[in-house]
Amino acid sequence: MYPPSEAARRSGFSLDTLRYYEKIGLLSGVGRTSGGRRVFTDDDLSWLVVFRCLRDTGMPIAEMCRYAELSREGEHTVAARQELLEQHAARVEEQLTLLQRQYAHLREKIRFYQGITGATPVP
Amino acid sequence: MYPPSEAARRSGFSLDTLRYYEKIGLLSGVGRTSGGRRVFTDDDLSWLVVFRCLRDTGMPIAEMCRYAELSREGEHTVAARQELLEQHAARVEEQLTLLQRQYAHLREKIRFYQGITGATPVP
DNA sequence: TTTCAACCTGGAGTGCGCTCCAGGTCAAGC
DNA sequence: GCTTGACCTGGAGCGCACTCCAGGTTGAAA
Repeated sequence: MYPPSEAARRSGFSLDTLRYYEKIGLLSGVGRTSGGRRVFTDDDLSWLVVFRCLRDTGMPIAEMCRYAELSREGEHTVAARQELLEQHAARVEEQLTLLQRQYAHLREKIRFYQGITGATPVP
Repeated sequence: MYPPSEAARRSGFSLDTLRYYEKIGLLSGVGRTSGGRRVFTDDDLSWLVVFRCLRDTGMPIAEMCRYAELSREGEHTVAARQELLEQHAARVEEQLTLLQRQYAHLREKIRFYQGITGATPVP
């Protein structure tokens, strides 16, 4: 049972983002106090961990919504969820490969500058 | 000497993006035919390769502009350029680490689903 | 000579993912 | 009881990086 500030701190999402995620239906069933304030459970927090993983790997929000919705529909969507994650993972793999390649280019370019700047103080 | 379509094909940027890059001053000094059409040189193309590397690694356009501007200023900005690239490379490294970690999480989650779905057809 | 696809310009529009705001409510500590 | 900071809502606004459009021009092939 955590207040919004604590959920934000633990998940790394801002308060506004948490409210936004609830508004668009990504996060649903968040409890409230009698006064109308949000109360986050450990369950909510583990959803946030999942969202963080998906977001960090570049999944669009619309697809996260679809994943969350499938989960809410129950056990019979397990295969669909797995499929969705596998397709995403494949995209992430490509992204990772590209990033590594371009990182190598970048490092190469930096080495080139070092050859100019660094003076290579005579062998 | 390449027409816009060819520059787009080779660089992977759209025609609109090439025009946009020129408009904001990222790409400068692109030649023209007497009729006003763009003519891209090998030099322009190698700039585009650099921009693709920087963009693919998440550098904001404003910073690419700064880099391009430094280059145009001449040899005395070499150290600044190197610095800029090094700082960027450091960020990319972090990004790469995060992406790898989250990718591992994702794969773990998929394995979890496989444990449910896949039935593990008895050892 | 005509055609027509590729190109030009300035400027408006788009999609994403938040982020900010005004104006109000709640509740813990003094 | 009062203060004060955390929280609430609906809705507007923002920053980025393009992308699209209208209306016009160019130039190579048939």
